[in-house]
Amino acid sequence: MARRVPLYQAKAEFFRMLGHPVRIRVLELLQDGPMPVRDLLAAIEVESSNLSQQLAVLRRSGIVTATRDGPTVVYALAGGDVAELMRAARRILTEMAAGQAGLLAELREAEASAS
Amino acid sequence: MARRVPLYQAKAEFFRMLGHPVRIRVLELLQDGPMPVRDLLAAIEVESSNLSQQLAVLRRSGIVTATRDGPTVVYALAGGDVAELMRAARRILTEMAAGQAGLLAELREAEASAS
DNA sequence: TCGCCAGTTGTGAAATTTTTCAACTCTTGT
DNA sequence: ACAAGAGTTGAAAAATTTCACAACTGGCGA
Repeated sequence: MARRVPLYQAKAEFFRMLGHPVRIRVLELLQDGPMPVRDLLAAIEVESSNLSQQLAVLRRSGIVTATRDGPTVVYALAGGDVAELMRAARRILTEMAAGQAGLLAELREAEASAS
Repeated sequence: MARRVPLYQAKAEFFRMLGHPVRIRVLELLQDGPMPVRDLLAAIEVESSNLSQQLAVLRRSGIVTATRDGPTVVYALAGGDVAELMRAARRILTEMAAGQAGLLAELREAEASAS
């Protein structure tokens, strides 16, 4: 039977699932509607197999679905609005950036290492 | 001047920062108002130094602030409305859990205490 | 000043995640 | 049936994160 996972842990896993640039971009692209892997690949610069790996993470978490249409695979958001989540995140992000030099420093630093 | 970090990367870092059970619990506790480390430690079962490390992650990201009051350190949400983000996450989580009976039950149960 | 209490920080090992490359599955056109 | 195109998967290396322990800082009362 299913083991009982504390809610705070489910939340943490959910956020961790979101915590990757490629996965974020996929989710944002899918907000405009379902999209074949080929188009995702064109929009996001990443190796095809790497994209597949990230798509697998999203699939496993259940936030997206994949359906095969002939030779191409089409991804779509599984359910509700990820959009609202993204908006909330952006609000907090801009708030933090506006109010605090700390984040700005952090962001600059992160940029330097990620080039 | 600093070149800007792509938004999707800032978002990914933000979500990654949220992706840890202890950090989630801290943020949820702080939604009821500022709280000294001592109380966080009492509420969350974790080694003191481990909690400190997670608090440091939150601090660095800028989502919480720490102020010293005599011998105790008090943490508070830096700004905004983390609550809304958590609500959005919970909505999606609930929706996704629709296919997984065990998790669904747990989410419904927790609904009452709104954590 | 000394000792203690509340937290934090450094360090290194353990665990997890990300990336890459090759091999593999499916489907379709010839 | 075969080859090619579209994606996925397995596996190992590389990078990151987490955790526990010890050492450390700052404030306060004796």
